[in-house]
Amino acid sequence: MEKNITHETNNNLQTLVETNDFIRQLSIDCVIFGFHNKSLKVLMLKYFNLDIWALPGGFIFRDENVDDAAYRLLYERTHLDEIFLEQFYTFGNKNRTESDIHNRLTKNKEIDLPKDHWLFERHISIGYYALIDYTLSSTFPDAFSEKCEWFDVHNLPKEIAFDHREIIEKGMEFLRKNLDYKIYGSNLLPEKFTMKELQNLYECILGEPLRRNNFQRKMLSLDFLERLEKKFDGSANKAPYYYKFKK
Amino acid sequence: MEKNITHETNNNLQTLVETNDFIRQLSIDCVIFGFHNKSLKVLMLKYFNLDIWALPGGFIFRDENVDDAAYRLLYERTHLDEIFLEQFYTFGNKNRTESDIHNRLTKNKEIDLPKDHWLFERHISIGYYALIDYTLSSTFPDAFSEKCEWFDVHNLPKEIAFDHREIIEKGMEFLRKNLDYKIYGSNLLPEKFTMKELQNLYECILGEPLRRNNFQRKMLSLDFLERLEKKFDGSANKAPYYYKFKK
DNA sequence: GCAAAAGTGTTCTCTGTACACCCATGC
DNA sequence: GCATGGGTGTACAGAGAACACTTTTGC
Repeated sequence: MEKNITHETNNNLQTLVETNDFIRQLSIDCVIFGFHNKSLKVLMLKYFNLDIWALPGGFIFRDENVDDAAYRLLYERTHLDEIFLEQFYTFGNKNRTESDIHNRLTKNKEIDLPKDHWLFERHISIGYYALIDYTLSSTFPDAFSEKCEWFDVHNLPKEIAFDHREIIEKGMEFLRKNLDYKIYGSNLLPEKFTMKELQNLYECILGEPLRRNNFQRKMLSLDFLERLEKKFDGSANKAPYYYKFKK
Repeated sequence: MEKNITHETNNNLQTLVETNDFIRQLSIDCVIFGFHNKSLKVLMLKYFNLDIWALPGGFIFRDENVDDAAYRLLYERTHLDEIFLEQFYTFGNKNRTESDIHNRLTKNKEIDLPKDHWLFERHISIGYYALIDYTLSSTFPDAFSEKCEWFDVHNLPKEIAFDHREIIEKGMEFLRKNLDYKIYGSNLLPEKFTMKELQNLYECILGEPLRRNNFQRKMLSLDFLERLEKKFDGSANKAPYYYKFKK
């Protein structure tokens, strides 16, 4: 998805919470998937001075397309653009953000906000998911957090903010549908990859083993792979071909 | 979907626009599908004194679950509950509600609102779709509209408010996916129906003819139909069975 | 040559499709 | 009986699953 980045989030929390440019009670949360070492990973942020992890997300400027906002937030966390990014669901339970996390956080940062500050209001969140190349990514914390980390989707941190665990779950569910089309458009794998690596990716997402030979035939029949040179890595077996996605 | 109706929209426009109980800049639009005479229909509302039609929709109370709000809005337009209702997409282009419709409308109702009234703000809208039994439905206009009417999805009114045409389109697209599961949970058909009627419904939604005999086999194999007595309507041919959905 | 892993062939099953045939109904 | 439309049988094609076999690689 190619979008226009028309805005920029202020990375200083004090300044951020003082702005009045955001749509109230509405936010975006991004499930950013990466793939590494046979495991599917999700990028999460650790809140400043708290042992709580959250999805990268943020707010929408009053004069900004929602898709553009999602794209901007992804860019701010990864500095990547031209990335596969799709909206999948909007989370609107009234108590989903009932929590003192933001309160504790701002206190940790020694920022004093009135009880009725917009940050503490109930928020409805639009969920997006992105598929990016783990090996290319640097990651950048936002104004609320002290660091970013990748987590295996089957080994998420113990304490997760708000309903973000549910959002990840629903994002996974969504990802599994129409997987071929999404993998094809995605950036989960490096430019060149072997059939084995592609199979590992599928197995991770689907959560079940696939048969090597049938998988190969299936992928080739989808007609989106281009066969490249062989990969010689010194191992004592037949060298696999590299593949890349057709343009 | 069984939900709690915890709130009520005021049906008087003057009172409605004076309330401050809604989440700002956020709305819900419902694509309510019905089925009648071999055609798939969508419920639309005609704005008061304007030749503009819109989807039934409304706003979310600050202390109301979004799903409950959608359910409430459906109930207010149809007085039906226990209805198949699902969120499908959130529409967030910044200019989607740039229009003087609300302005003209309130003028028609002789309601004077300041230019910065919340009604005129940009709105992001969460799309839901419902599948209801046309034959059971009465319909009730809301505070903005003077009447409700069903439109064939292939013959929508000429002038449609905002991006509601696009919302209907996307709702249709969504409906076509996983159709079996949705039809099963739906209320599009009356309690008892013939295989022919079910086939007509499928053909309408998919937009293509299906083979009578293969369709019958497919439906029976899905194992969600219960065969009832035969339908004798006086026509000179073999009487079809009635079916109903299994519990 | 040998083990390991990649690539290809073959068979079987199941689903979906196209065609045919039989059955009930009211006149 | 006969036209009409509903219900079922069957044969064929394609996709997917399970199996076997061949090929390539470094030691």
